[in-house]
Amino acid sequence: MGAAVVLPTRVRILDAALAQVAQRGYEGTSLDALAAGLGVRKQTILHHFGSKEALLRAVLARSVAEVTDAVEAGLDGEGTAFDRVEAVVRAVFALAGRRPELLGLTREVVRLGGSFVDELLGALEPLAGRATAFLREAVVSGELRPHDARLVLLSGYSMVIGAATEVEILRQLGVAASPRVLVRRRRELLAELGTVLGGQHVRRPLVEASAAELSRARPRAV
Amino acid sequence: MGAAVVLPTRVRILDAALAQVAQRGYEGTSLDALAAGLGVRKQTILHHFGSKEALLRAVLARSVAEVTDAVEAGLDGEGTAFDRVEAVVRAVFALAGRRPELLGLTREVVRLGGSFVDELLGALEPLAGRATAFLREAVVSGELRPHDARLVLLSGYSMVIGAATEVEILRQLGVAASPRVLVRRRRELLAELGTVLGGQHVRRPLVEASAAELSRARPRAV
DNA sequence: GTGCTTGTCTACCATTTGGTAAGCCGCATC
DNA sequence: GATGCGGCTTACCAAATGGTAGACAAGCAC
Repeated sequence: MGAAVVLPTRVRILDAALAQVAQRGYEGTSLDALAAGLGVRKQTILHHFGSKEALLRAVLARSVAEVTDAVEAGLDGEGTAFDRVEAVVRAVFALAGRRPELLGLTREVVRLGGSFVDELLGALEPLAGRATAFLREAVVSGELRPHDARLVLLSGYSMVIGAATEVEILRQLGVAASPRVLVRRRRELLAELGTVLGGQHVRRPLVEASAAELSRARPRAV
Repeated sequence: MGAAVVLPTRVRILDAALAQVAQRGYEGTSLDALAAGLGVRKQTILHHFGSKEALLRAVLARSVAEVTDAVEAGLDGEGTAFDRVEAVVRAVFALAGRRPELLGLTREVVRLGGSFVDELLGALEPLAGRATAFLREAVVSGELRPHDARLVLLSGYSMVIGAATEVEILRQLGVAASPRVLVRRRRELLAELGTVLGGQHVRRPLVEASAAELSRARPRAV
C-alpha cells in the first residue's frame, strides 16, 4: 500500500473547512463541529487561523490558487489562441466536476457578499489580468476578434457556476449525478465563445482577419 | 395616493423571513434580527409560527403556492400544447425575474437538504402531478412526442435555478443587472423542450446540437 | 542544562441563539 | 361588568457560539 501520508493539521483543517462551508454555509459551520470532526479542539483551529473569518479567507486563498493553477495550465498550452481558450474551459469544467466544493464555496462567498467578495476578486485579480492580457494579445495578432474581455470572463465564470448549481440541484433531487448537463453547458459556453471570439472551429478561412472585418466586427458584447 | 394597506403581522413576518432566508441563509437568519427589522419582539414570531423551523416551512408553503399559481395560469392558457408549455416557461422565468427571493429560497432549501427537501417536493407534488397529466394527455392526443415527463420537469427546473444563479452572480459582481442571460437561457430551454417535446416552434437553432442529440439518444419509449 | 518555538490542550467568558412561561391589553360576547 | 381570547409583550433560560488566557509537552538551539 502507498504510505498513508499524514497531512499536517493545518491542511486538514483547511480541507474540512472548505467542505463544511461549501455544504453547510458559513454560519452553518461551527468551529466546535469542525474541530470535533477532525478529532481536535476548537482552540487548535483558532491557534492556526486566529478567527473563523480568517479561516474562511485562508480557505478562499487556497482555493483561488487551485483554480489559478488549472486555468494557467490551459493558457500555457499549445495550439491556436482559441485552442487555448478551449483548454481553459475544459480545465475549469473538469475542476468543477472533480471538486464541487470549490463551487459551493464560491456560491457561499458570493452570498455572503461584502468584504469576502472583494477578497475573492482581489485574489483572482492576477489570474484575470493574465487572461485579459492573453485575450488582448490574441486580438492584436488577429487570432481572435475584438471583444470586451471583462464581460467574456465574467459571463464564462457565471455560466460555470450556474451549470454547477444545476447539477447540484439535480443531484439533491435524486437524479443520478449526470455530467451530461456539465458537458452540454461546456459545449454551449464554447459555442458562445466561438461566436464572440471567433475561434476557427467555425472553419472559416484564416486569412481573412482583414482590418476591415475586424473593425466591422464590433460584436454584441456577450 | 392608494390607501396604505397595513399588512397583518403574520404576513409581514413571512415576507421578511423569505427575504432574509433567501439572502442570508437559514442559519444566518436569526429570529431576533428578523423581529428587530419588523419592529416587533422575537416572541411575536414564535407566537405566530411556533418555531424557527415551522416558520421556514410556512414560508416554503406560501412560496410554493405562488409558483403553483404562475404555472397553472400557463397550463390553463389558450393555444396548442406547446404554446402552453411555452407560456409556462415564460411565466416561470418572469416570476424568477420579478421575485428572485423565491430562487434564493429554493437554493437554500436544497442546500439544507433533509426533511426540507422532502417538504418542498411534497408541496410541489400536486403541481408536478398536474403538469405530468398535461404532458401525458398531449402525448396521447399526438400533440407532443413521447418523453420522460419527470426528466423534462426536473431539467427545466434545474435550468431555471442555474440561470438565476448565473444572474445573481453577475449582479453581485457588479454587472448591471442584465436580464439578457435570463432571456438567453429561456430561449435555450424552449429550444430544448421544442426538440424533446416536438413543438412546432422552429426558432433558428442556436444551441441545438446538444438538444438534437438528446432526443436522438432517447429511445421512443413511452 | 536553559531557553524558545510550535502545537495542542483545559478552563473560562461574553454574547447570541432558539425557546418557555406567564402576564398585559383591547375587544367582542354574554 | 364578567369572561374569554387573540395578539403581543416582558422576563427568563439552557445551550451553543466565537474567542481569550494560560498551561503542558515535544523539539531544537545554544
